Amino acid sequence: MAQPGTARGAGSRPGRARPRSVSVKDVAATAGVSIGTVSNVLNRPDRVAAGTRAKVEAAMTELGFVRNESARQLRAGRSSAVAYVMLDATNPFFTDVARGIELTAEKADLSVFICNSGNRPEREHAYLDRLEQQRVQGILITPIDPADPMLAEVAARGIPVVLVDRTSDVARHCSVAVDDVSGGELAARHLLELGHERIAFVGGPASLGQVRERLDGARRAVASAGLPQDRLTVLVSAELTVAEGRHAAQLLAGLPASQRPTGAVCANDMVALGLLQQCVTLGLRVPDDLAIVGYDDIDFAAAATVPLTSVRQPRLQLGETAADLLIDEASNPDHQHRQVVFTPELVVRGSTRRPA
Amino acid sequence: MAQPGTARGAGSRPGRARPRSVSVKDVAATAGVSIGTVSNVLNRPDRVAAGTRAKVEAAMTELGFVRNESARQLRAGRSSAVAYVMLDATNPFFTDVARGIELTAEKADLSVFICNSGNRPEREHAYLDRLEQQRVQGILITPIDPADPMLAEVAARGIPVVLVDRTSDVARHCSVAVDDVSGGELAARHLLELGHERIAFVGGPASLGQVRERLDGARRAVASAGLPQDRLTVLVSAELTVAEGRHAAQLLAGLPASQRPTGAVCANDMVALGLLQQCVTLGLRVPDDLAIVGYDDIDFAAAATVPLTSVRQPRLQLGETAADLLIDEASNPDHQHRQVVFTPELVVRGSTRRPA
DNA sequence: GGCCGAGTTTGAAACCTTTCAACGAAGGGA
DNA sequence: TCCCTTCGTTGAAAGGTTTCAAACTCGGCC
Repeated sequence: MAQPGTARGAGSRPGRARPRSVSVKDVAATAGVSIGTVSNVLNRPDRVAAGTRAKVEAAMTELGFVRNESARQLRAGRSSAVAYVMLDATNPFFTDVARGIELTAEKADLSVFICNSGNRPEREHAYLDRLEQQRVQGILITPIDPADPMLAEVAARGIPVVLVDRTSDVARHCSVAVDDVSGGELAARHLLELGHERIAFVGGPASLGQVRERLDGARRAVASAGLPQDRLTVLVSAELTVAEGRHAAQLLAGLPASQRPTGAVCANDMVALGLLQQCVTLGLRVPDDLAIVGYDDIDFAAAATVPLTSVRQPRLQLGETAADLLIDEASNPDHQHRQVVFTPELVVRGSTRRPA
Repeated sequence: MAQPGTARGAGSRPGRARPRSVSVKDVAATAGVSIGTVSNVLNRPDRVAAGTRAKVEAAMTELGFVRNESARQLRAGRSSAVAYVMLDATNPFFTDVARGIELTAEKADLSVFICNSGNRPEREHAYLDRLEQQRVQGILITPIDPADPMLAEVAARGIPVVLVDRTSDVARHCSVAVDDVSGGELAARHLLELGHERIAFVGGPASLGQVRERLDGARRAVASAGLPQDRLTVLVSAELTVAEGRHAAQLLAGLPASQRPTGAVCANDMVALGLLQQCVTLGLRVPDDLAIVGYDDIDFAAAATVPLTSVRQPRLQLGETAADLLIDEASNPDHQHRQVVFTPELVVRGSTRRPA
């Protein structure tokens, strides 16, 4: 079998030096055609005579030719990839968003680089740097801070940046998000419509925009049901974890039954699951003593001891739409930035029911 | 502010044509030095006189210069990135492995591309193709089929391939895995040592090597406890899901108490959680009526209604070691392939106890 | 004053692919 | 027979970076 670059001879080190990889030049030499023809076989096979094409293809297989993407990109001026910088790879929500992005990108014949900032700003910055150096077609990102000036700088240098699950007040990027106010409203209204008249909201910290908005939604639902706001008990948690949900259950169980809320809206499913589990442990029946609504509809929500009613966000669609916006921005000269907001949907399961 | 490539003038289309990005050439022109000097500022700043360096750096900032990674790679012959092709991005196990890989790669100043095959062979192949075209330094992969000839081909073309959480019978790649036999043994032995004498193994399908080995381990534990193998009831499930775990609970609950196992070893935590939840629903107490051991120690294991005893695999370390092996293979001419096998560890929680 | 060497800077080549104008050959029509 | 077309193929240039031998500058020394 022919070796690439035989002119080089045995190379410098006698050991296991990595052999230069096979290039179009090697293929052309083996097939007895010019470099241009090899390139045509790769990019416009219809312009090459059948016999020639066969010869070239045979040479490629024989030599084990693999296109050099760097050289292609250099010539093309940009890569055929986009990137998604995600906030937290261990959160199923974001992996589903990523899947949506991949689906759309695949259709447009783009690769997707998934990068995980893991909530660390320095890693986010390092990835943005690298991606810009790679000349990616565009960057999808769920940023740690949507107002980070670096995002604006990258965009200013001509690389499309789309915010995912976040909004930007300035219309400098496209963005795709889900309406958290209406999600919170949806959850609370469901309980109110079932006849619950005392409701708890469990979640925090208040510094999270998403938590604040979901709570606002719940308040709005209480108001439009014509009930006074003191019917909504707010239990602020330190974070959105199972442990904090359990803690909330302790607090609720400690209340006299006459004052205890009969329904709870949780800021996410982890909290809801903790609440649910601890209620079971403490002997509070779900949904009879306490109806529970979660948020996110993670897979575990449906699989809990009592299947959890939850607010579902269109995760896949979030990713798909974000990728669509990015592709438009990258390829359409008349692109206009858009802020897309999805409406969440309620999935009713066994954890909610008319109060006993 | 100076524009790159002013010679080009207003370009072809009047609209918002993407401007050519700034190159070393532009920087050199602005700073009034040669291209070589700019390159030296980037790569060997100590060889450049302080004044010159300052001029060049000023020009870079002024023009917004960003290195072109394609051109660097083309010159260097390979990229400064490695890739991890993971089997299932929605499984927390793999995202933790990925984190371990990132940790190690970061230290070696390598980027990591995370690719998700999602258990689909055609996507795995597409990613392998792309990665090879990118000339990555090496590929870490949890393959759908460790015997896939494509892995051998890639390796034969000189790209290091390391198998993660899988082993290869042929010593063609390095591999990193966890000893599933000893994990299964660990779980079963724990129950036996607590005094359980009838044990169930729940998991499947049998086509999964991991399931088979965990079962083998359980069998071994039963044997070394001096008990006959019929004390081990094997419930083969169709897949490793919560739903299948629930199903197993139905089967167990249907047995007369005298024959019913008092302890269960599950092939993973999802199955264990389903088993646990359905037991609670059916009124079987855990751990009093049935002690349960899971496998993987996912975060939800500790957060279940009854915290789950589980077999923990060193996920982070798995990734770190795999990356170390890859880096060695890519840079050390005397590299020898190695098959590293980790030993899992048992985490005891509330779901196991001495039988009533 | 001329020479040497250290410290800087330069210019050109190389990496591999794609593109495109131009060339050659073959076939058809006048 | 000659010209025109069409189809295939070629050769060279371009894209941005890195590397390296060569050139240059300056100070010091003989």
